Amino acid sequence: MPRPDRSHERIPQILSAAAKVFAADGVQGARMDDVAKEAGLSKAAIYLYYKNKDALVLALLEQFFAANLEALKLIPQGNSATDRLCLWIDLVSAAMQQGAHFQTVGFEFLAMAGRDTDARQKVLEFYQEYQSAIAQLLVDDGMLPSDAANKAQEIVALLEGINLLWMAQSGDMDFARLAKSGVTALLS
Amino acid sequence: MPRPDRSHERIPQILSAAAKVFAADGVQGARMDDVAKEAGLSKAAIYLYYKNKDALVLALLEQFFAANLEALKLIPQGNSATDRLCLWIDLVSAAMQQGAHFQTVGFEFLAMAGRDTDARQKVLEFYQEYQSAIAQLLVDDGMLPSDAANKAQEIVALLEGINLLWMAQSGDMDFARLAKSGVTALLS
Amino acid sequence: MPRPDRSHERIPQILSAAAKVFAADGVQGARMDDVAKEAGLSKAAIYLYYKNKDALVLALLEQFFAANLEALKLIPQGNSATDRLCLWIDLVSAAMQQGAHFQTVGFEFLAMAGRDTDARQKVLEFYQEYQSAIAQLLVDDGMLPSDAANKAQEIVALLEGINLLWMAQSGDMDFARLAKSGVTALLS
Amino acid sequence: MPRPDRSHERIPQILSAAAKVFAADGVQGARMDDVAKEAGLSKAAIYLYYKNKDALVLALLEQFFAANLEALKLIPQGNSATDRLCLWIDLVSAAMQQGAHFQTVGFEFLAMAGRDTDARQKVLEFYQEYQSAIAQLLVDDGMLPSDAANKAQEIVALLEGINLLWMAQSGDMDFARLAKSGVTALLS
DNA sequence: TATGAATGAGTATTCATTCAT
DNA sequence: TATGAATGAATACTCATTCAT
Repeated sequence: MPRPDRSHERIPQILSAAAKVFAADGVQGARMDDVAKEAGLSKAAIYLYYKNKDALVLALLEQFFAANLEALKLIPQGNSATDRLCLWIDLVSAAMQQGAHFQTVGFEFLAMAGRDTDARQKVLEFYQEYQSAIAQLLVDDGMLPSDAANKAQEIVALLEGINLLWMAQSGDMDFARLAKSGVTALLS
Repeated sequence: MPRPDRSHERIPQILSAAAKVFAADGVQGARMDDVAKEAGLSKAAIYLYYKNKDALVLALLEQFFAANLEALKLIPQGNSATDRLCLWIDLVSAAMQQGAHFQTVGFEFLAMAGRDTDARQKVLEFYQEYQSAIAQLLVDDGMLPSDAANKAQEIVALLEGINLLWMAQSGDMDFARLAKSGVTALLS
Repeated sequence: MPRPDRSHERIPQILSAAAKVFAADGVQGARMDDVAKEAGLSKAAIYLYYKNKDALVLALLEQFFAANLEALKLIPQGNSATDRLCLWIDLVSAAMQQGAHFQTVGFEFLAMAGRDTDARQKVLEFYQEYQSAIAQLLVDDGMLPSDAANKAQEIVALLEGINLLWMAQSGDMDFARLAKSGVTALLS
Repeated sequence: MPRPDRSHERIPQILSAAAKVFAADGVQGARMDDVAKEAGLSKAAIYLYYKNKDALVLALLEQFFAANLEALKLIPQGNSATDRLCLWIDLVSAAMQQGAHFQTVGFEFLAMAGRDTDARQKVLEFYQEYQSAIAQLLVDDGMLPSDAANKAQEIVALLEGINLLWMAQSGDMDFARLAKSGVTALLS
């Protein structure tokens, strides 16, 4: 009498709970107990799906960056690189209004990257893909590949920095406006 | 067991040890024991100077941002705003090569800001002063105050974002070159 | 490591261990570690049932006085008040021979009452019920209620004082004889 | 250049501070730091006069019972034993109104007696002298020595028990009236 | 698959005691 | 005689992890 496989339900349930708890208490400060409670499961149930806390953290970290890379695929078509980026910024900005705590947990992972080689590796890979995507977009618009690489790095830095300021201001800031203005300036 | 040190030397001794340990293990992961060991003191001695771990963390956080604000005062004189910023970037970049772990602990504080209101307040104040200083520099160069405020925010975001990428790449990146190129573009 | 016990058996198991350890080392001197060891549990298990040491102390204190109040219900029927009290003293005296350390922990609670308002409140309530029960017994025998209240207070004081002397002499004293002789004198 | 011997000033200063702190926090809960602060001395200074905390506790315990034995010498002359005891009770009662916390620390010592053989020995000696003094008073009044011993024990128990109730009621009780009434009844 | 109960290995914090001055 | 500074040895409390059911 096989029971239905609930994994595909449980995993997002757990990861979502973990994101919330990690954002609130920090990765190291979060208790498995609280993740379980948030997920509406027993603590032991978490261990059915993740070998230990580290594995859970890693899974969330991967999901976090995977989701961010997914967002890159949403860069829309358009006339100029500037246009396309500005349209994309609007999408990202809208997404940020929701799931603000998903942003917060991102800073947890950056802090982790500062002390954990594996985490740093993941973060690095993410930024490399991020920059490649932006660079490709610039090349599409006629920029020389070597110039595009540099410019892409500036753009990524700018957007990440604005994200940082946005968080510091508890989201009380017009992310999209500043980002579009900055990107436009960088590309002018 | 002689006591060669005077009490007023203990504070920097402890803060410096804390910075190192917090950078290595994270604020929450750091053990008071390790801070003490790094400082060459007994654990109880730490408690003579800081009521508890939170107080120590807060003290370091304040010192961290105070030091960064100090750095703003080093913005040199020069012809144009761009010139002055580029000269300053060189100073900051040189400082970053040293005390790299002092940068790492900064990300700890950003993560803290994500979950702790007091920490976020401190971070916010820091960025406000940071932006004001940059804006002043732009106004000195003839920019309209309202434009300067926006542009300063872009510049701060860019520099913080580059710092972030620099950390992700373990410092293996030409911070100064990218920062100067980006700032120049933003101001062109 | 099998778990033969059910949860509802843990509470008496822990309280009994606590009584022993508190009697031996004092409430403040007792280590949770030792309570756990005495109870045959891990320290963490104690915390599953009591939030902290204070809660455990309070629970034992309440159980202690509750048990003593139970004993009052055993006051037997008889001809005169003196008779009934003497019969009861024999019961109490017999009980004291057992569980001598349960007496010792009582003095811990009295000392606590000297410094802790909550504990003092509990002790006070206990003595009030104690006196009421004795007074009722005197009224049953025809004494005026106002006289009974005073006389009851004297009787309670006498019995508590004898208990004190009994403890000072390590139990090497005829509690019942002295108590009966004293009570008889007070009521003559 | 010999400095004046301050011992005879310091000792009562320290013991008095210790009594206060022990009464407030319990013997085991009291911190040497607090005793020092209360005495207006440095912690290390306490150690000039007492080898360690145990020695300080013992010294206070001895002083406590010595003072109580001193009080026995104040039993005044009078016609009957009852008269003399009643007069003495008034003295004791008056003294209790002052230095109430000195009573509280007494319960600390009783609790100590429950767990420490040395303390119990001291307490026992005290009660024996106490009973002897009362017995002598009864013999003076014509009672047979063997009867006097028993009756003295009852009286001591009664007075100690009333003291206990008095403490439980935070001193809000007419000690003298109850004590005199009880003693009179015991001797009638 | 799911969990209540249990615990080993920590971790922050405290405090009696010491000692150079 | 007196103390500020320091510490070793505790001790209450926590939490990731396990496991019998």
